[in-house]
Amino acid sequence: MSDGTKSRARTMGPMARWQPHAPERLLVAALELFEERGYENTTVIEITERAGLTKSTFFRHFRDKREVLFGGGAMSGLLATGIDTAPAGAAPLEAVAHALEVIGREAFTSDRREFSARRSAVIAANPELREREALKKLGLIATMTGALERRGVPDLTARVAAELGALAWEIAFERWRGTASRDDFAELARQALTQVRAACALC
Amino acid sequence: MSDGTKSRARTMGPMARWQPHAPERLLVAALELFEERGYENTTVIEITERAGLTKSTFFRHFRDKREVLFGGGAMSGLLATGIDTAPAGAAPLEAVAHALEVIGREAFTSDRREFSARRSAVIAANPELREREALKKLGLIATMTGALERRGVPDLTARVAAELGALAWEIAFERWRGTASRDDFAELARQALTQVRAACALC
DNA sequence: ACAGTGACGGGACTTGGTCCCATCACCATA
DNA sequence: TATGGTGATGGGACCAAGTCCCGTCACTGT
Repeated sequence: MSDGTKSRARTMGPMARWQPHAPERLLVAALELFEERGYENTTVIEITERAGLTKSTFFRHFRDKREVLFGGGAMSGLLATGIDTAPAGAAPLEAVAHALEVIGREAFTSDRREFSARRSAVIAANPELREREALKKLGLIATMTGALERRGVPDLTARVAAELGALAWEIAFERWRGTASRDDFAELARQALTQVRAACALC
Repeated sequence: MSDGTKSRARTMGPMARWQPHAPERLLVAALELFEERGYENTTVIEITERAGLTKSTFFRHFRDKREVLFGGGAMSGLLATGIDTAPAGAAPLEAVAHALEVIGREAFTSDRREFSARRSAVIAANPELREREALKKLGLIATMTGALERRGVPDLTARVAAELGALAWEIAFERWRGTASRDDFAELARQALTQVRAACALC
């Protein structure tokens, strides 16, 4: 950091005070480094150096080192609106299916497939990151449960439907990010939900 | 730590090199401090001082600060044997019910009720601890899924049954640790599982 | 022209966590 | 009785995560 021209624009135009998209640059740098040498062998300072920033800025954008991979926290809102906007007469799992379609349309678009796969691989390789992911999942289940209860679904039924929905999501996501399938997420989610419902009957 | 007599036996008998039960003493000290001033306002050194030990010893027994509340890792083994020893013809959820009974007999005995309640309250009050708990839960679900698959239950069915079993466990545990109920855990687990199964049919 | 704003730089500081080595009661064996 | 090994602990150096506070300076509106 002793180089004064560190992150100076490489263009010749009038100097912009800062390069734009700091959080995204940090995310890209972090993902690359985690892939190269692993999460625990990467320091926050190394991430910020690659992004042309500093430790202060990193922690201004992310609560902690893990959170850089979980910043896209729009999922919760999408799930809630997806359930809220489901047809009035829809059964709990149908409302969940509707939410998964919204997710597929708004978040799991095909242009983000490769990135999602890389991110998932990094997370799967590290217990700390899996831990954070598990907590996020709990939050999403709570969101779905709450949204279902607002539709008048009884407490326990809502909880079960949310849990089964989360399971279908996981299964669909596993398939979606796999290189083989070119289906879109909504289609895979519908299939997974149907299979989960069938498996439920065998319990 | 400059006091040479720090953790010297308070009895007059021949000096024992160390006070016994170091991990348990650390757990008790940690739980007390977390209750008094909260998890994040408690340092590891304060825990070790109350237990009459040092930081080195703490991290020799526990991987990190959170793990002091999650040391009793016998659950996984109990669950696995509980499912393995279920009657041969039992349906997946019946095998899970058998496992929950084993848990109730071996781990959630009534003399540990108050302690469990205190521990749960501390965990609920802190996101870091909830995060660790979420990861532990994933591990238990994986254990149950694996045990069910060894019984010949198909992949997805096992996963669903394990998930529903975990949900029933949570519900039963919430009720068990509540001050009102004097039922034993196995009974509450059976009820919860029945209710979950019923809710499942309404999805 | 000028003060306010807001994202960033930077450094001091606390704490979690790792590593390595010293200590010393206990124990087995001679 | 002597002697050497064992194993849980003490202790301190060290690194990285995360917090706090303050300075900088292009941009912006008046």
